Amino acid sequence: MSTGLSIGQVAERTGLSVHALRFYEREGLLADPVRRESNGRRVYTEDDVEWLDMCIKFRSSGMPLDTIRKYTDLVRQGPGNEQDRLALLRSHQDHVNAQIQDLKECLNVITHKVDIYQQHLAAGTADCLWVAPSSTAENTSAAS
Amino acid sequence: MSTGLSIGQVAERTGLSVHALRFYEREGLLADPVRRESNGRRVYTEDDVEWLDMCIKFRSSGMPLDTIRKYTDLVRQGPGNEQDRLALLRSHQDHVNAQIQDLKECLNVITHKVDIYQQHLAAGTADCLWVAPSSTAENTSAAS
DNA sequence: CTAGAAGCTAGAGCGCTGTCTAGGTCAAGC
DNA sequence: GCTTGACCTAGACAGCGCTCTAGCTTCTAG
Repeated sequence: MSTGLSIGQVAERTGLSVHALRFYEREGLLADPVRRESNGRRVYTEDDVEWLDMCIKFRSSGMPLDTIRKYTDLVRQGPGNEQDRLALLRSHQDHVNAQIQDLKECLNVITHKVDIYQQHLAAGTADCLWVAPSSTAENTSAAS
Repeated sequence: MSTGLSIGQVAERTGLSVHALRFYEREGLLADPVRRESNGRRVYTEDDVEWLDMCIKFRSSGMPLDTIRKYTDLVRQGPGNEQDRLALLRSHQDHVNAQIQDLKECLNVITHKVDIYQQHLAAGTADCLWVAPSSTAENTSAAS
């Protein structure tokens, strides 16, 4: 907790590259600018790592860096804007839910295609998947 | 079915821009190159639209254009490579499943934060969300 | 006949998110 | 002293997926 971490160590823990870490800092995603040793090297705390982990979750769920920066700014400003933070979080929550729905729909389509290929391959009738060379679409649906 | 569609009509139906449609064609994502009128204008079939809809599903579930092109190539080659197509589809299926899992995990984190903000806002104790100005991380977890 | 809408090609440009390079500092170990 | 490796900054470059522009043709309506 008290040791202080080098950029390399943080890279290892978070999975971000040292490049990305410096980039994120430049982009203002780190609630406060990282402390430095006398020689200018960055010293991260465990809190920084936690914050970065959260940023990674945000990113990997599709939040643009810009929005993460906005959130960071709110937090940096301190107490008083909790409504704004909540609004931002909820809007992202909606966004993620929508993404999941979307993906599930895509998954259905894909799974349907997979099933059809499997059936036809098992039955040895794979070539029936094609109507004619001139037809561009595979006829995945029975009643096309 | 027999009418033939202009690029504008296809854009409207698929939601892709005319730019994107031409781009997709250049990139080889259209099982066969679109037919042309005598004046050089593209004429799309309903099959093309179906195929594009599938591409859109692929894309929106994170399949890179490169992979869509590979799949398209396989289909274009005709019967005989169904195993390859199936492998590609299954690999993407896995990928989508993983994405969904990932998003759900992110959603948990976000939902947790939302809940905490809501609780504290309701209780009027929002300022307790901060330990000290020097601490960068919000203490979202009770036992930090 | 003319204007406007829609289409065409080739290719430049863009937004986003990093990644990498050049050129340099600093500390430890041989 | 010298090498090695981790770190520093500023800024160029890259990959992806479009999007837009320039400059032109062609069709349709008035």
